Amino acid sequence: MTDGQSPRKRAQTSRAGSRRVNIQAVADGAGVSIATVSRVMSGKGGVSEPLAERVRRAAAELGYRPSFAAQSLATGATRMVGMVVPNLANPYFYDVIKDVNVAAVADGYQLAVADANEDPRAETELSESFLHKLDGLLLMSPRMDVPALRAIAQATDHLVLLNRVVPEVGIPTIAIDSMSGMLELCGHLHALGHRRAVYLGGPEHSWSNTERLRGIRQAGSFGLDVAEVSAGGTIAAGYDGAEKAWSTRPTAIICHNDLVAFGALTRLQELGVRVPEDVSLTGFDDIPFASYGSPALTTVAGQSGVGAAAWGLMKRLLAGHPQNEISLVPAHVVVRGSSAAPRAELVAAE
Amino acid sequence: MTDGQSPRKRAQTSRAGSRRVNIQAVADGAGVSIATVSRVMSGKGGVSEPLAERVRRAAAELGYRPSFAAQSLATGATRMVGMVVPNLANPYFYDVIKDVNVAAVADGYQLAVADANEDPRAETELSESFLHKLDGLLLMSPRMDVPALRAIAQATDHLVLLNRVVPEVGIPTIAIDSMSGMLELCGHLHALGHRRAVYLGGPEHSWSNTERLRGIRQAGSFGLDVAEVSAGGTIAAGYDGAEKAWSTRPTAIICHNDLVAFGALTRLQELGVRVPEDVSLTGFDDIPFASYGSPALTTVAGQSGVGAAAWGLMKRLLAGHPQNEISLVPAHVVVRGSSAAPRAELVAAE
DNA sequence: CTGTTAGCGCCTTCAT
DNA sequence: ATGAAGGCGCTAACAG
Repeated sequence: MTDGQSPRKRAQTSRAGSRRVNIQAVADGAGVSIATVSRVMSGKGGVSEPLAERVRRAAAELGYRPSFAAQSLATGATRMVGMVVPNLANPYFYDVIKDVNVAAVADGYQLAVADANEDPRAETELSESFLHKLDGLLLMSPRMDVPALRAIAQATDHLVLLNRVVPEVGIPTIAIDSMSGMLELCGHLHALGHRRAVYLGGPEHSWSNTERLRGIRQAGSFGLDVAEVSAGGTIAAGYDGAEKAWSTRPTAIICHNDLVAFGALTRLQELGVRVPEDVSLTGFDDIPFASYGSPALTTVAGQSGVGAAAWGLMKRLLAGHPQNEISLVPAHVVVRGSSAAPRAELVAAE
Repeated sequence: MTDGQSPRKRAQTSRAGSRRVNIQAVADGAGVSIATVSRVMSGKGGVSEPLAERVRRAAAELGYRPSFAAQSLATGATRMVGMVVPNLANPYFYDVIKDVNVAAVADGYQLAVADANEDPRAETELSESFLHKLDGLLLMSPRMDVPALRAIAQATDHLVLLNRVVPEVGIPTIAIDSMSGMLELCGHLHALGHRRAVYLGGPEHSWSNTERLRGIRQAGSFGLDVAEVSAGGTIAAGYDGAEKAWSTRPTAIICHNDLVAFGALTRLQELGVRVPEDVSLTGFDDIPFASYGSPALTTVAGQSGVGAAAWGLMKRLLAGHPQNEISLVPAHVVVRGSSAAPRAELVAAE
């Protein structure tokens, strides 16, 4: 019960059912036509100041708010864009969301985000739903299959892909260059003296995992041998996979992302394995937690511009300028305490 | 560019501008009236099977999708609800969002979330915006002031408050019982032998902080002395405030939430202060990270039902049943490695 | 500068 | 069981 208000908002106040205060009510109140009210409300000018003032007053008194549905129907636009993410649980996603959000708001757009809860089907459904309700759609690291993606791409031009490159379907894309980021990370480890490492892998069919693997395999060619243990993208996955990874007696464990590294770190500590004395450990993404752990995580940070760049793409799309850009933003290693030179006897034992 | 599609979707294919495939197009295609199409699409029955089949086929062939805006305008509903959160960065919020989400989806509603980025004004704006676009609004730990809240409550009956109780305004609410949760936590510390602690406080005017403080002050009456150091709700705040908290030489540091505890833990370790040997440390919320840190965090977990309960409230509201329930869900202490009995000499020194 | 009017696409009585 | 027609609230020509 909201205060002493009438229980039903739709109650007709006087005679004819003047339920919601609509544009007509304001027009009547101000003694003008609805067109004038519309012009005033949309701030498009072309209305004399005295009239405009009268309209504003009437609108304020009546508590008028334009109907979103009616506006959308009439204009064909909502000034809202949607973003679907596989899982809000990863702080990295949030970082990007935040950036997209501020950029969008600055341009007068509102961002609505939906969480697919790691379910590719939910992801597809949410996308289609948003697609038909909002002006644009940002897809973050989607796990849906290519046909589903193609179907969506076919239904709209206002689509931007984040952190997944799908060459078969021409969608404007912005993604972290995971491959070279990983390669650089491997280079860091190699320079430290590491020769035998393990990759604690991420979600099987995700683009980012594929790319990071590519980087790792490249690293093999310059002398860093990396075994692979599949895990997943979560803290729990890292925790669960750590023991198996350690059992191969590597001098370094390269984790798919910071979450995995975090979980692995915990498990290693439980096992009495010291990081970085006994083994080096690395993450990916540089989430806020990464710089705080003990030890702080050596990881890979994407240049921070992903979110803003994604919005830039979307903005141009919304303005009617087709884009076909697929840009990879550079990533770079952030060295912290979790990586160090391997102990001499371990390297020698090889 | 999406494949070989026409660059502009609105191009008229034949003669009269038959732009978007609308209900009329389907009706024509199936040789029926739009009313019939409408009935078939909405699955309300009352249409003979042969006809229905013809309509479905026509719709599929044309790739018909009802216009969201038109449906909303005609029915006055969207089957979407919004949720605004102060900051997606806190994993605790995400936990709740996830619960609300699955419950809502199960009832055929879609959840759109918006992030206020810690800005009360943005929070108010987002809320008002959602309010006039969607069927309902969930407000999570809102920081906006009471007048703003009241204004929103006045504009709709479909409003649910999470983790903030505002007696002055009668809004259906579901909140963690922070006060007694904190009290129980203090009880745990007291039982361990602690007598002198510090509270590393959260966002100044947030309800949760106020409640947690109340719990702490209560604790004073049974012998746990707690000084207060204000910080904030983030990892960084915990990191920054830790040294000052430690400088009071407490045997325990009680943090506003797990994020703060996490940051404080890092700083303490940098200072060479061991947890829990030199000082016990506690969090609040039991976010996933809490059980993984080293040491794992002693914290307070709300009974997991907050999200589902919030949706339950909203669902009844949407069904037209006014609610005035304000329910507090119990919270309980989760003891982990970060809390232990204080060293004897410290207690004795008192 | 202001008003009139025709849609926007769909739902929903009300007849048939 | 089906169709015809009147809104839902607003925007955007088009007239004046």
